[in-house]
Amino acid sequence: MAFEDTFKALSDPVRRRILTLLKGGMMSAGDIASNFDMTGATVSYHLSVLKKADLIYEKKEKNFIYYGLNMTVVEEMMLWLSDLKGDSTDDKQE
Amino acid sequence: MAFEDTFKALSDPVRRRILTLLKGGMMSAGDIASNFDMTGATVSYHLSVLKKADLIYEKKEKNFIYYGLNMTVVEEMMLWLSDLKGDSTDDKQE
DNA sequence: CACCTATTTAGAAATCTATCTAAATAGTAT
DNA sequence: ATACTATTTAGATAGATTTCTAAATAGGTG
Repeated sequence: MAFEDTFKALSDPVRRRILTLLKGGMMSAGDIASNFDMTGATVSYHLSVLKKADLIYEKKEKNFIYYGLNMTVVEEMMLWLSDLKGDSTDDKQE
Repeated sequence: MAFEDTFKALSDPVRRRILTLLKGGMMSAGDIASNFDMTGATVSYHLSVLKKADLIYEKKEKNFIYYGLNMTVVEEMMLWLSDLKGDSTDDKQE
């Protein structure tokens, strides 16, 4: 939802790994969870954090929920870093 | 020190604001602290987190400690995000 | 309908984080 | 040496985060 949330979301290694997994295309919650050594409930929690940060979106189909990467927010993140570096391509933020 | 630490360091708004302040050039711990409504000890804690993440470096002079931005790590961060977007300019990480 | 599968929600415990106050360090200057 | 200034370290605490187990939802299927 906010800039703040995006940075928070990216601060956890599990969540970054989820994003990396999604680079390969949409995946169901279960498929994502099978990549980790933790309960589905925990992975579901991480997915909710990523969703709140708008880093992923979901699409329900049958009784599966598929998740996909949302690039828009990643670009905003890069703009912030770019601005920090001094590339005054775009304006300040936060 | 590690990639992990950098993301963690960036996840706090106070620390991001410190980095933004340092965009304008090096500043002493005291000058940085005067920009916040919190004790010097707390700001010192945040500086230590940024330092551990290699996002800033320090330089002692007289009995002041000056802090400056370290761009190298910011670039690594951008590479990670860039890679997530699919720009396979450089290799994977973590 | 009764059941099975996929996923989330709720509640609790353990760990981590941000903040404060008080004390320690260290360099300057008198 | 004593005192002053700048900053950090230590110890404590309130609040946030991650993880688990158990239960709730919700959509298919026999």
